[in-house]
Amino acid sequence: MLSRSSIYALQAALHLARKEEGVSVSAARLAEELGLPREYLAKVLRRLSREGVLVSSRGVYGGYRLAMSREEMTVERVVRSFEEVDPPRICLLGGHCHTDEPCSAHLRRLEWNEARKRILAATTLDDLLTEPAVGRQTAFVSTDF
Amino acid sequence: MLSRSSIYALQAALHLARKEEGVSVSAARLAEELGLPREYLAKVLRRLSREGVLVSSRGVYGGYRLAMSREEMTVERVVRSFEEVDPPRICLLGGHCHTDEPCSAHLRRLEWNEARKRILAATTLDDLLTEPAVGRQTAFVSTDF
DNA sequence: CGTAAATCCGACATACATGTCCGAATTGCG
DNA sequence: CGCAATTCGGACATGTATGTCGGATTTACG
Repeated sequence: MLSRSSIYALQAALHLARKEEGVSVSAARLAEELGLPREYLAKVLRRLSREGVLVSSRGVYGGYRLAMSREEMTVERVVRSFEEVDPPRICLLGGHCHTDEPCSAHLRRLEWNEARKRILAATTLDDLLTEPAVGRQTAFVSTDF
Repeated sequence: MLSRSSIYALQAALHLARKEEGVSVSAARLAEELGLPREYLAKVLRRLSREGVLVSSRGVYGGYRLAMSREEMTVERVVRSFEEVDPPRICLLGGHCHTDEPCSAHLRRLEWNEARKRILAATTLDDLLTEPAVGRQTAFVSTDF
């Protein structure tokens, strides 16, 4: 599961991706149109701006826009700062496990994390917006979010 | 990611699965041998007992044992009570989405959750204990935990 | 210049997961 | 019976994610 911050970030980014490029939308309007908690979303947007995912403009008619095209913007980029980069490698079998030759339960965690990261990095906002909604052949059957 | 409670539950269950069937181990000893927080693990074990995953015996020489064989005990059973059963179906595209015909971003969530649940339900403690650690062919590449 | 609309930042509040502690009940054994 | 080891349950503490609030700063426009 993704954190709520990540979900909000994705919803906002997708919303912005559907506007014409270069158009800015204020935090208040984004929150309104998406039905999200106004102040919290604002905080999330500020973070995305600091991280270079969005570009902010202050003052009247200010707001946020994507820092790059929706074809270039991956889900991983949007979500990166809200998710644990590499989760602690806990051995489920109780610590009898070297890092260079991990046990099976340990391995599964690593594989999962790699697969997850790969998929998040390979999916763009454009993919999400243009893929047919129902009954399509699935290249990414076991993805997240 | 699984919650810490789930990780602890799995570690304890795997530890018990490696003992002979019918042998009980106290919470204190489990915590000691696994290097986990004693009191918190005790609370997790109590929950597992209430849920029918473990069988508890009180008094001196009491403790916990698996409620079924390690071939029958799935990861999903162990983890069930600590994880969200069916996470809220949020549409990433902003709510313009019926439940009977969800949008693509929505669909991916459902697919992911189904795949995750299937895999957790299909893996037993015995699988984790008997699978070769390294260089095996992976039927479950994108699994969790 | 003054005002309105917006981002920015930090402080605070709340919810939930995690972790600790203590007293009560149960059980085996001398 | 009395003691020790254990589960059980609830109360409490802490940490982190989530959510709210208020004030400072920036900016467009009349």
